[in-house]
Amino acid sequence: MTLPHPLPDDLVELIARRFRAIAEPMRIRLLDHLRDGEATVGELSEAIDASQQNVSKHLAVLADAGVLGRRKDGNHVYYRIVDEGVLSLCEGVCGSLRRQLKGLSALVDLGA
Amino acid sequence: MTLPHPLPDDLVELIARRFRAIAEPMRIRLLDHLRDGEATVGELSEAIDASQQNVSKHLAVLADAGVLGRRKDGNHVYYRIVDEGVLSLCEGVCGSLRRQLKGLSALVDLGA
DNA sequence: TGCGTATTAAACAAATCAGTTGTATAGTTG
DNA sequence: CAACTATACAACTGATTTGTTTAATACGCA
Repeated sequence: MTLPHPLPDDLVELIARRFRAIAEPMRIRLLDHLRDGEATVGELSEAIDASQQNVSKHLAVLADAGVLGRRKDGNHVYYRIVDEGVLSLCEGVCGSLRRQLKGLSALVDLGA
Repeated sequence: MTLPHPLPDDLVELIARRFRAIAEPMRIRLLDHLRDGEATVGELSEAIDASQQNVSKHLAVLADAGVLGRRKDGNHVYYRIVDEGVLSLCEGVCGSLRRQLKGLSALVDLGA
């Protein structure tokens, strides 16, 4: 209950924007890979089989949102997770999904 | 670290879908109002100054995602939060936003 | 019972708007 | 010059929100 109530309109917009930054399959896959530590655009591009330009753009979105940080080393740019909170968010979502599916399977079992 | 790694493609899609269900200003405002307890479509419609039809649709999106539950009482339908996890998600996002803004203001202070 | 009213949901269309992707190119660094 | 990354532009798609209309259900009252 650390949230203001009611939520001011501007804050509502910020929250929605942050959620939207994460609500994209390729970006979630990128975040998943970055759990192992920092990586370059090329490495990520090859890992998830997407074009260099596209990966670069998605990384920029996450960096603009403050989720990722950049580090330049020679020719390469290393991206890393700086807001560990996103991982908690994903875990929270997965937890909800699990509880939900467990409830559904319980219903199916009842019918057996 | 209760997450599988790497994330299967289907799970990635489910996660993205869940985030997208929340990533909408009006739906966040609805969730904010429902923190006070269950409410009818009409009450919510008046509270956030939106049409009955539109509110009904947004509530359906959240209910389909498993975030909200419905209870019918006579003419009215009461919606309530059944997945308390969403509130944690919003709090997590707000925490990130706070940390971020604090960092930025610190930068500004350095220049003073 | 029958009619009118209130509440909610669904169907349909429309528009809009955002967001993703591809192609080509520029900028940097070794 | 070669390798790596970012940007500009276009295009397209596709998703999503909203409005309008209508259906469905339940209540009250005669």
